Amino acid sequence: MENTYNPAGIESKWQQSWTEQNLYKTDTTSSKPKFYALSMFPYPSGNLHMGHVRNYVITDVVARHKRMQGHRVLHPMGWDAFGLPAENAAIERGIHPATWTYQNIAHMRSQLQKLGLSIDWDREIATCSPEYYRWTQWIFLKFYEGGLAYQKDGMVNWDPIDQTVLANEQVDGDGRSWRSGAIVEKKALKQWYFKITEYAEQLLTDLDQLSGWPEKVRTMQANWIGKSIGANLEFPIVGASEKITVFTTRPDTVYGVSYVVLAPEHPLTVQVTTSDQKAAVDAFIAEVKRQSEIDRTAEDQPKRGVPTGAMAINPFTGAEVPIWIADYVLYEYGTGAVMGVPAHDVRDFKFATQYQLPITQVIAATAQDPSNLAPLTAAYTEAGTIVNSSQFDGLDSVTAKKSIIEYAEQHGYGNGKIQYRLRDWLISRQRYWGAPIPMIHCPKCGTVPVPEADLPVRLPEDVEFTGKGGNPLAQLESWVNVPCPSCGAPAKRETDTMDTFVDSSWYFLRYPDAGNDEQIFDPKITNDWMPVDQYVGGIEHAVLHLLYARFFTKIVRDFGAGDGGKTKLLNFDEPFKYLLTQGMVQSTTYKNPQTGKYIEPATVLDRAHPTDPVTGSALEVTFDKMSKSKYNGIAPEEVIGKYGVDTARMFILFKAPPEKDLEWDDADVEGQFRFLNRLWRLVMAAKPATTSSSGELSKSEKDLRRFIHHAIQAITEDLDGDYQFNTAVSELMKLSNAITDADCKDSPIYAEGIETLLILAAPFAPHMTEELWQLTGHTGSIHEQSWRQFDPAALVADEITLVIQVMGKTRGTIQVPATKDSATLEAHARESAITKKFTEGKEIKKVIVVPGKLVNFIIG
RNA sequence: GGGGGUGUGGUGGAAUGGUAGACGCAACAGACUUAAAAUCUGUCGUCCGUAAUGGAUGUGCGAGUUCGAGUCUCGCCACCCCCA
Repeated sequence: MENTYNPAGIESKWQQSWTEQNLYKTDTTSSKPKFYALSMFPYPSGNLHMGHVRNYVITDVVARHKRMQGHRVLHPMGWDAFGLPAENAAIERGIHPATWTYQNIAHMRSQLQKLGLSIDWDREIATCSPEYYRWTQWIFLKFYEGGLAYQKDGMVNWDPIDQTVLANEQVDGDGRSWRSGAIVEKKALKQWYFKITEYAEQLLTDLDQLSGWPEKVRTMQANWIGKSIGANLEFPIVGASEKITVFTTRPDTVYGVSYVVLAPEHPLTVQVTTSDQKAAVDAFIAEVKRQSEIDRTAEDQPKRGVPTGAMAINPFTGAEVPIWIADYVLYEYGTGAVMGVPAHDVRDFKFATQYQLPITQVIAATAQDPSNLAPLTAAYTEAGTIVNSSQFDGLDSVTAKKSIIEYAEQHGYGNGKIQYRLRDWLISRQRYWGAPIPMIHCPKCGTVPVPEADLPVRLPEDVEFTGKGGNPLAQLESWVNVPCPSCGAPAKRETDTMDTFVDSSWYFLRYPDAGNDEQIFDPKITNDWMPVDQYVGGIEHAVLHLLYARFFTKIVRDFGAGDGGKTKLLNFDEPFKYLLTQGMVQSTTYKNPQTGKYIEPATVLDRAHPTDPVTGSALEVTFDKMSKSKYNGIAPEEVIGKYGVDTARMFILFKAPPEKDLEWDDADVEGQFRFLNRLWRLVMAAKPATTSSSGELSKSEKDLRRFIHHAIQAITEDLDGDYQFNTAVSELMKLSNAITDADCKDSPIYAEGIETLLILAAPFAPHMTEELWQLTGHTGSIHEQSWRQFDPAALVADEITLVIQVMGKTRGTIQVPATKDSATLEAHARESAITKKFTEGKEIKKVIVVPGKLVNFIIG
């Protein structure tokens, strides 16, 4: 008999036993309701970190709870295994990316297995295996067939460190690469794109279906898609046949246009520039090229521009206005040209003030004579009444917007237009370790898709990684040169590989039927399990992965299943029903504010007054995301080695609500370990009941039973609703405390308490509860037990605590027999000494009774 | 500038409009021990009184709604995130 809690022995024993029993193999035969629990799969960097642990433990608790509640649960794991670090390892250490990746996978898998996760490992996938990327390529071909994959020349984001292009979503707010952190450059290149813009409207409107997603993530996606409703208006150029098309969301301000601006890159720029402005325009274009997009459009930056010397005509007024070029207009957005309305746009106002361009107000806060308007000191961007606008004067600006678009359409000045901020997704990468794009370039036939039967296009293995001279695939003649599948003439393979975000955009569709080598998946099986009932991952994917995955789901839904489109592959619109974005794991970070250097915690002697061990100056203490460069990482192995994984799981779940950042604190981990030890002793000290359960329960038994059933109710609600694991763990503690203090240790109710406590704790601390389950004489795994139901009758107390308030102020409490009858409660309250003390000599004007809770006396 | 979020003890955090601070951590006091650890018991927002089962005050600030506001409404302030 074990007398002390020894996590190490228990944990490895049960992990092995569960594997042997196939306890977590997915139930594919029963008719139970399904539940698909999914964590965002990891990149196999080589080491598990605390962020992973938090992510997978959350999903595991959900999966375990659902299983006990009688669901068949799909809880798989896999590897987002293509990507640059593998290739960098090859360059730096001469190890092949595949070898490096599979070694990391093996190591991380063994680390994951120590977390006691209820994962079905039979469904493990790795995106870098040909069995998987064959289907990534298959999807690409379907995209191509459907006109959703195409090549185009354009100005693209170039990461100078990773030596590859990036999609817009992969460049952060500071203009840096999401991966390397390098400042992204602009380059003109021919690249492959997916036409995500075709689905912009669906991606936007279907956000409404996602009531199980955090509001924040939905807002971020809506902002990213960036729908704006406005118009394209055409401004003829004086002395030329071309017109400048501007996109505007404010057609109601068209009578206030005082200039038109072209993006410096706009093809018309060169054409319209007059000879005496040519030098200035050329110089300006060269300068703008050196600026990042962020610098160009940030509102606090000065707006700069030069006139082209040409004039355009405002079709509404017939007035001639100058054509400028300016840095704040981007060729990639809208039509690459805007109309300048300084009176009603903040940036235009600044620009016009700077270059002394006229400012004409055409919207006023209230209807008034335009001659009375005071000169504007800032742009007026609100809605209002139209002035100075010919026949539209007097309209409110919202109505005017519609009227002006109608007028433009009738007179051929332009048309209403919906514009999205979302750009097409650039998916080609000039790197080796990714899924090859299955296309062949033939001098005669052009770009030809690889026939489906020839998939996968395997990555060649005999490749040299020098880190110089671009994509190593392009240099491998034996691989590049192939006969054209269409005409047989010598042709060349596409050497770009796909963005790794392509691989991860559909993996969740593969798990339900992971071993299928005939089809991407059997639609019957995938449609049965999908959508994912609970998806858990980091907020950093709010736009990136989650937007791409939604896009893929819609496209795959719209593919036929190979029978000419009769059968749809998917029968749902959205892949992830509920989304939980877990917070970061942070830990204490020491920084010397003078030198800006991070200090290793091990070298900080006095944690209360930390000082730099070298300079002796006081250190700045913060909580930051764990990272190597900040020396603040906590290795999961260390914690597990010291306390066991059950303690780590409980701590992570208890310390903070799942969506908030979690501050790692060793003392709190200790506290959690102490709780598990208390729990162990409590269960081990329990003896079989010696009294019988027949007859009336004693007060102590009733109280304990109420506590037990309250805990069942509270924990079930915490796990079924908004995932409040922290309060669920605290309920476990309360129940444990209540049992410890209970005065009926030989009663069957006490035994019920111990058993319920173990069942309720099982999803959280699976190893310890399993061990105790066996030690207390049960057979079968605790994880196959049914989740407990609470008995509403047990929650009813004989006596309740009634709060006495006078004038809304709490004055005390009394114990009264439980009743819902207001008159009885009021009578009890009136009799109490508390009430008498505070109402003495005053008239009670009104009494408010909240049955079961309180009585409030209003006195005069 | 627009949108979203957050603000509660020394600290992490709890509170269907109904006793604010559950449950932990830290701290302090005590028991046990030769001693320490572990364990157990107690105290723990602030101020006043300290005989209390006492009083006042208290959830960023200011108003409002309500019998009653951490919670709802309005206006500020600070910080964070996203978009410009």
